Amino acid sequence: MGRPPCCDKVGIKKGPWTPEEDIILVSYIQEHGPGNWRSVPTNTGLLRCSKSCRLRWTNYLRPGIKRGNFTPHEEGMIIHLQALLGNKWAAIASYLPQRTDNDIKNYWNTHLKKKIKKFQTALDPQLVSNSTNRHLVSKSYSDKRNLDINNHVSLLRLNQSSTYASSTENISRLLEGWMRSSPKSNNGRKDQEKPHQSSSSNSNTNKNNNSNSNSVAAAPFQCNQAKVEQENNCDIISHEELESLLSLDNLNNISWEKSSCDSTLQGSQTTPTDETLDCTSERVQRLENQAPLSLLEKWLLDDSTGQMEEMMEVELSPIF
DNA sequence: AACGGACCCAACCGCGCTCTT
DNA sequence: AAAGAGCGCGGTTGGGTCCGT
Repeated sequence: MGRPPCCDKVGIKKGPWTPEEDIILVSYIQEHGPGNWRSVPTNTGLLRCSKSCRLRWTNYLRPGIKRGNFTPHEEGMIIHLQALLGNKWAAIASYLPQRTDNDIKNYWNTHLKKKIKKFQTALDPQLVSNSTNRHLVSKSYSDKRNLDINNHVSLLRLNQSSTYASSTENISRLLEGWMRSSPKSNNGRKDQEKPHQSSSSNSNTNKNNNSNSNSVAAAPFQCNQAKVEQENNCDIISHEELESLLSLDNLNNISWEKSSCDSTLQGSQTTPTDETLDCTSERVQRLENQAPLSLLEKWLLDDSTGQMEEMMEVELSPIF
């Protein structure tokens, strides 16, 4: 309401975060917990606006987030959820607890959008010229499904809350990683950040901290400290129930994978990231057995042009 | 080796919602 | 009830990296 953007203030630094700044921010959050972002720059001496601190934390520093290397399963989920929910990245991210909305958004814009377009082109050039078709179809599908889905969203989110808890242990490891790594600025570039990535994604023993560690649908995941501490054991609803909730007729195309749900529900004592990466082909196979994949998903999973001719002969899935 | 375009993603921007005063 | 503050979300951009020529 007429107030200047906080980042316009004189002396506020912009641009890539340095490792030193990251350490300051993480140390502060480790001590005080995420939230009250307004006071973070003041209390830490960081020359960053509160918003920038929050984004840095939620999109990069927050423990338990997985970055890069989207699995075919995740791709499929994003595609389905995007068709269902539109560009509600925060909502979509709430179904992929290890992913941030920003990450998903970027992945959609840089990879999936292109893939889908390519797919549409391959299927029917005329369809592409009338690009609204897909949206109309998607929307009707979306409208039809939304009612059912919304009824279950709150339950699901309760289950996923554990993954959102931050971890002091993770933060410590993160700090260790930085301390060990060269002080040479990595400026967050992708090639250099891989060590960080693995250190954060591999350490999923979430046990502390409140709630809005993630801007992504923070509210649904909010839970208090006591609750978080119980989460390693919490099974608000069983996996079977969870899966049955998700197998609403056509929605079962969103092949919620038990193992990934498990890692979420169990407070992630395993390293789902590695598992995810290692077992991709096996998972794809399982997914195909588990639930019928949409044509597009199949194409994305196979990602081999050799399959195209074969698929061109198959009828369109209900979604597209 | 040098150049330039394409690609990718972290970070920024602006809007809108909610909560507080 | 109105105004201000704080925060979250979605869209966009800037700049580093990759890759082909």
